[in-house]
Amino acid sequence: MAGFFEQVYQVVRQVPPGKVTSYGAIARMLGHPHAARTVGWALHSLPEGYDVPWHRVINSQGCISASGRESWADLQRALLEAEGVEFDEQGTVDLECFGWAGLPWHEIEELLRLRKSSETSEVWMP
DNA sequence: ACAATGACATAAG
DNA sequence: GCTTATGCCATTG
Repeated sequence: MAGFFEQVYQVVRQVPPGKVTSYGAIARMLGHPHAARTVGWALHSLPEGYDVPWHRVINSQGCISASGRESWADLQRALLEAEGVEFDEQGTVDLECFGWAGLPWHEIEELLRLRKSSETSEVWMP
């Protein structure tokens, strides 16, 4: 059950310290460009016992969303600041600098046990 | 199987 | 820049 969730956790676990990524990016890595909501939900339902750096995952706007859960946003900001990520006055992170470029596709393949390699020319912009 | 939900994404006002 | 509206996907009741 929740196979997608596990994949999400796997990817999030690969996020290096001091970097942040977005739900959409993760969804795209998993091959579901529009499953960002499910990704967010996966982290929301994150079971304790998974050492997943959920605090390194934010929305594409670079800001923390906690829909009513201000505690999370506050904690998340603290954790990220502790890792060297700087926040804007609006609580937004500069994805240009701290945004995780994502794993090289082959790394993702290993994580996901690959499926087909015909994706080819994906965008790994410099 | 259907309806409802959710830490989103994107476009429009 | 911030708020509102619509779409998408997987999980749960």
